Amino acid sequence: MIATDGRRVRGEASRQAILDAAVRVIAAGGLSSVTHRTVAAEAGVSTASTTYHFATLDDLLQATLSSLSATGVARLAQAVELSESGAFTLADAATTFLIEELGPNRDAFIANLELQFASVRRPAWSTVMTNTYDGFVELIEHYVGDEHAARAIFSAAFGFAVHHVIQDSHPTDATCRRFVEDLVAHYDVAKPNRSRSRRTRSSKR
Amino acid sequence: MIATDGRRVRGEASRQAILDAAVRVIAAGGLSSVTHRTVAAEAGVSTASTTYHFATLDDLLQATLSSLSATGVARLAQAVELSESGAFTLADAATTFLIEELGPNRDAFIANLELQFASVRRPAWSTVMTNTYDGFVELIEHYVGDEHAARAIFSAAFGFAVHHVIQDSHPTDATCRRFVEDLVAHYDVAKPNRSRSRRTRSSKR
DNA sequence: AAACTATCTGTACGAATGTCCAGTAATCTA
DNA sequence: TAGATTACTGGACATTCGTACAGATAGTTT
Repeated sequence: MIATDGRRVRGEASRQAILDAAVRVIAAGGLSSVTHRTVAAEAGVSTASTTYHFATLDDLLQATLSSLSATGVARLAQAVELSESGAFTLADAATTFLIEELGPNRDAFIANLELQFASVRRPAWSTVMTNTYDGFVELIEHYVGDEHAARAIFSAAFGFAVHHVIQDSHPTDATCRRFVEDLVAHYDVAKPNRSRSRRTRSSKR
Repeated sequence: MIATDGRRVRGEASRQAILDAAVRVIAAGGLSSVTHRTVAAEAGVSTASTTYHFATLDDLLQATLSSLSATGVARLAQAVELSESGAFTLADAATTFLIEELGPNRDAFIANLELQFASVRRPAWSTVMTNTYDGFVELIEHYVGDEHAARAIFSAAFGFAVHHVIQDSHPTDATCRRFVEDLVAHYDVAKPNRSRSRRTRSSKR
């Protein structure tokens, strides 16, 4: 059994510890402060350990991006589940998400953004990006029923978060809620079909 | 006269050449590829020349951010002038701006975004950020007449642009226009007062 | 127990980096 | 013309970086 090999499970644990440490390093000092040595020190492992688990520094960063995206999708799935149980509007989901990203989860959000920007120049990373993005859009589409509107809502909310990060602004919960409600109210009214039909996702931009 | 000193004007010219080269370097390889040597090579000057004009690398980056912000504000002022002559709606201005930023000006826009992100960890740069941001919001406010709506519109349009950059997506002009028109139509309807009253800018978030 | 394998580490090396400094050349001032 | 000022340059130095590699350690298999 591979899964119960004591060496492998410990190896996987330290691998994850390195990734978590990378997030902390990015959040603290930016992408440029990520080196094998800084991450190893933060994770409490030897320098060579990082090169063992991740052959090159780019591999380490890509794995960090994947890890962050995975947790993001997990939180997304949780939100979906809550919505399925009813009594949970799009505004609720988006508001709580924004409050989290700009509050307790802000450090990880910033690290995520820096990695996403780095992916602009690394085509190999693009698959991770589009997957998580499609996940978010599909959730919103589940509420709104229109792909175009879903994309617009996501862009706007994303811009709200990015903008407040860049401006080092910490909006209140009420500010977040007001922004989301204004935004959603518009597209909610404009939605052509509220029922969840089998969507034919267009591949055009 | 200081202004007509031949040495100084040439010095200022090469200083600007270095800043322009820095933008090109960032656009080509990202912030991490900015070194005294790469910028000097791109600008066609000696390595020591960059350290002469900018004592430290951080100074060079900050000056680059200021330079990019200045040109952005200049284009903003131009748009305002066009609007004053009438027959130029907010949707027109925002659409052309987005098309430019995501098209011919995309490289500089990406460089600008990377620098803006870098400012998150550099408090000394924040003044540049808030100044340009306030400029944009004031322009939108000129059309919409409501500060809150202006902020929301800016956030949404900004998110649209950032998102397409991260996704390496090149939206068509029609896509940009449709997004802007949907966005503006909402807040345009909701505007409480179209006339340009003397605004009392609130300092709250 | 013995052979094997996966994880981990100390150490090292060439390359690249930020920054300094002693000069040189061009221009201005008096 | 003589001196002062400004822009610019080649070269150097200490530091940090990515990465490789031989060996040590510990868990698994036979």
